[in-house]
Amino acid sequence: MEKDLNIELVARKAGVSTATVSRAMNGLDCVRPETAKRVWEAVRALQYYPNAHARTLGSGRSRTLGLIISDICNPFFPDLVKSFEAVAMERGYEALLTNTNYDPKRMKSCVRRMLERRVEGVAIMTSEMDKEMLEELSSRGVPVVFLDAGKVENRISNIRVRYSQGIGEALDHLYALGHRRIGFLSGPSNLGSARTRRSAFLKGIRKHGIAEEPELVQEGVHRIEGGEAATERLLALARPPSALLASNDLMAIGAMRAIGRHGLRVPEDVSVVGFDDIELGQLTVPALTTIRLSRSELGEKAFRALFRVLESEKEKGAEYTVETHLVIRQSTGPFKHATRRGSSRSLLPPGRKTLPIG
Amino acid sequence: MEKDLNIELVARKAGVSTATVSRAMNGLDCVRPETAKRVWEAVRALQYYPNAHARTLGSGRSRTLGLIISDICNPFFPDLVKSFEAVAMERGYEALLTNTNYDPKRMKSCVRRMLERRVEGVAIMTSEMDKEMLEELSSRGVPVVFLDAGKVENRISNIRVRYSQGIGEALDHLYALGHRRIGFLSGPSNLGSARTRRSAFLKGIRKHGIAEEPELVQEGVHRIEGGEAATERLLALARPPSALLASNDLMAIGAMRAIGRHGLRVPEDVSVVGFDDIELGQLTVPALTTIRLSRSELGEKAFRALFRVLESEKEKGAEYTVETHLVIRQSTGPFKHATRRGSSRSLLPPGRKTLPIG
DNA sequence: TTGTAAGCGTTATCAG
DNA sequence: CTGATAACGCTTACAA
Repeated sequence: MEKDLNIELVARKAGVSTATVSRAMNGLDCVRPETAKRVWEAVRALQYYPNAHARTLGSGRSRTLGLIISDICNPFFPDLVKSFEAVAMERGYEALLTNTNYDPKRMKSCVRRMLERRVEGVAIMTSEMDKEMLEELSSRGVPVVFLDAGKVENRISNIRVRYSQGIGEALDHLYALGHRRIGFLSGPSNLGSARTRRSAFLKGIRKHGIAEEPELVQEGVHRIEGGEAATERLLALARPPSALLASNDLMAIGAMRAIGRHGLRVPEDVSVVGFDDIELGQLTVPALTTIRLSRSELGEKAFRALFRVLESEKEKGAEYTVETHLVIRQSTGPFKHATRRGSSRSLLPPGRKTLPIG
Repeated sequence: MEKDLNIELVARKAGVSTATVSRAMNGLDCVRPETAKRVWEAVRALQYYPNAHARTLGSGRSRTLGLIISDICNPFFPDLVKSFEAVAMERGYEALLTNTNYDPKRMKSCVRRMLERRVEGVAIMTSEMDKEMLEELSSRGVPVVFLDAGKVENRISNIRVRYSQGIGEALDHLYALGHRRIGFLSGPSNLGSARTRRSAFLKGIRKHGIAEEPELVQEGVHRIEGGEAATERLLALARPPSALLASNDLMAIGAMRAIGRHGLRVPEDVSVVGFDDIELGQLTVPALTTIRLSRSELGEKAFRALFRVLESEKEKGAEYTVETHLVIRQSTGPFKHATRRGSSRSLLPPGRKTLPIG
């Protein structure tokens, strides 16, 4: 970096002091309009862009917020990132994005980079987070907002996703359709959000007076393969479920695959409900009935949580909630008493073993 | 930001000067190992994280590279971003990511932010780019790398995607299957990459001695809807094509939808080839035959292009190329002479109007 | 309303 | 090998 075009040159050109240039550019109203105009002319003429690092150093404010996610390639995150950045930019903040890649080691490096860049707040939208990291942040007074991570403290906010709401709606829906044996494709139980979804499911079926049968809950990774494997186990039961709810949409899609492979049809033989409402769910055939969790709302609220603590000093953390709602599409249908297995096999196009399911 | 925990405190604790702390932390070998150890102990004890902004200011190097994309929600980009960041981090660089949202105004703001943060290079992976912006960058000596944007200059590199390669392979494939009337779903002609793909297509069919028929090229936006609309037009022709190639995968998926809506089947009645090889293409039914363009390779090469100019001073820009290759899946099949229309309608499940296509 | 000058936390030069 | 100290480019009291 050759020597910067700096504020002093601009000041010289405008015939004022550097302080005045700074004030004019920051829109302080204690600058005579005429003077300000001269400054801006000089700025334009020289194509001057203030050095953000010097600015941060001088002012003590980085005007940057950190956003930690697991993996930008996970379809859950792009929307969240986009909305977080959009709202941040609106308020004059930059977003510093980092990925943990689901790796605790990298989480550590993410936090380090945030600290080095003196972010004014951090949104941690991933599940993996150890106490130690949190301590590093909050001991420095950096506001933090979590996704579904328990307690609100001094400068620690939390966004609580109301899983039980959407899951309740889904169970009501299935119940109304006549389903009584409902399976659950659980995410990995070492994942907080997966555990929460599962308990919401269990609570829900209890509410409907359905007895809890452990074998109807099968665990798998939050991916298509995970859903396939878990569904295979469900279908192998003596009395397989007539409907199932998945911990996320990818698992639900995997379920549809497995069901199709067994010569069964969705929703005629088995109903499937997903969770998250990723775009992909609208493209499957049949389109996936799912529980929507708005990622853009998540991003906005994460920003708002940080912003609130930032602007009004002395502000404690707060709890925000994001609702979830059932979106009914084509993957759920009425329960049929008829024997299911093979009932519709004859409808499958010849030579195609699996049912088309997107 | 209350007063930072700074290098001086560390120096004091370690009983050395600030210069020594700096040297130790930067791994300069002119520090006695024993001294370095004392420094690191102090660093650990205090949980010291150097201020990146001060560092940048002091050293004149931001160790940051800009990455400008259109929209992180476009499935084309996450992989590219991820690989760019990964390689950058490996080499000790940070990535500053910004989205243009396909909006020239925002592109301007993206460049401004890059300049303010004194990035050492910028990868511009979007099509929209006006001369003026480019000038702002290169007049400051900032290396730039473009995606498919013509000429290589002083510090301007370019990544050239060999569209014609994959498209040629696709046409060979279709030709070998017996197809002679091949339609093309073109992207918007104001988009450079779309134009390039189209001319590669035209060149390809000429090579096979197929006459160019303008009506077989239909334009649409690079989305599912665009593909649907363009395909409708193709199917409405007196002699519709028996195969078609799309400018990107989303359009190809749209094509499959439109084809299904007409009671036709893929690939029995019409073969479809996509472009890009986004993950979604593997999930459609039938799985999409497509031309793979490796986004992670794009990201890596973009970084490499910048890095090369950066490290070896005096380095001019260079041209890099990324190949594209046909990936054969299930959406292409042999040409059938039989009348196509309605031939398979009876196989459609009752009550389902469109063929399941993912 | 404007100017002067003391920070901000590093790095880098130059002696020692 | 290590220590002073002058940059780096901006902001912000404090004065005027």
